[in-house]
Amino acid sequence: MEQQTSEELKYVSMLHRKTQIFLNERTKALGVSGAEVPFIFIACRMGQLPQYQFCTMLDISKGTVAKVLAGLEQEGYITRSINAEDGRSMDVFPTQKALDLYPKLQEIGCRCMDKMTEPMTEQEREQFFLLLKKSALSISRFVDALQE
Amino acid sequence: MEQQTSEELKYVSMLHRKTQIFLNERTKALGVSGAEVPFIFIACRMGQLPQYQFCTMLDISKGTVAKVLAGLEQEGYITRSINAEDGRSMDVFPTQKALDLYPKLQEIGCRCMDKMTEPMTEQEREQFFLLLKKSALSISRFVDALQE
DNA sequence: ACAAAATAGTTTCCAAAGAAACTATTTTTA
DNA sequence: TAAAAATAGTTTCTTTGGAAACTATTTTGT
Repeated sequence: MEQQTSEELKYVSMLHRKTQIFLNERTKALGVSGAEVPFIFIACRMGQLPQYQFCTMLDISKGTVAKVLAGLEQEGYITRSINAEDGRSMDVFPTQKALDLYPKLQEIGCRCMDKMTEPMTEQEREQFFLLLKKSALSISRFVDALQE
Repeated sequence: MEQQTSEELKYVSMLHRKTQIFLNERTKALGVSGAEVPFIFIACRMGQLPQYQFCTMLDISKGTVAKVLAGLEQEGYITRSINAEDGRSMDVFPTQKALDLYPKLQEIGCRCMDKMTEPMTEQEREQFFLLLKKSALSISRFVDALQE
């Protein structure tokens, strides 16, 4: 019975899908999608940053970043302007609408993590966050290295 | 600086996306997509099972299950037949083509998990799998309970 | 026994995200 | 300094997966 099953991959997918459903359900009423939330977080926390920074901070492709930010600009959560020193680069700024929403979205994010870690002890929770980050960075570095 | 950031959600998404890229790159050469892999695993392990069991075992919607299994049938990895006792239910069987592929896909799955857990000690690895499962089941139960 | 409810699958529509090809700027280098 | 390479963004196409509406079969409750 000790075959290698890699059953854990199922839980990686499950955790992600259910988390997205949780976030979507709660943020929909506020007018944003779950996918937009991390972008609003970064815009609000940074105040001003070039668009390509979203790619590195979230480890998301520039195509996806372009699409999400175009949507957020359309909906009035951010503004963008061409950088003065580099004509290729777009600077991104949060609007007041985004800044007003920010604490509510943070609250939703925390509630999501609470539900994820509900059956854990405080120590397990700390350990889980550590290992989650470790695993994500490890597989990410490996995959990114292949594509060069 | 001790604000609640729910930054861990970023790593949940990252782990999932990079894992999918890893699997897709390796299974593409074998003729299947990363999304099909868990379905082939279950079909091969079970030998015969009703279609709705894929929904419960993978915690994936019946619409998605119907589409993936239709694709796998098309590509010759499974066969399906209406259950003798219940005319609504479809029984799913793996083909020899799937059974031949199975060990290779298992190997790829294991390599993926190896990369994920590469910087971990053996003890951390065990702990990670435990907590990953715990978190996925916890958020899943909560989300599913809401939708009733 | 038959109408209502539940169950199994399918299909359509939509959101999230990567890949690749493209444009437009900068930076390097020969 | 002009051509080549690198960088920043956009657009198009594709894959993955859920939601909801739909069909077709049981199962239940009266």
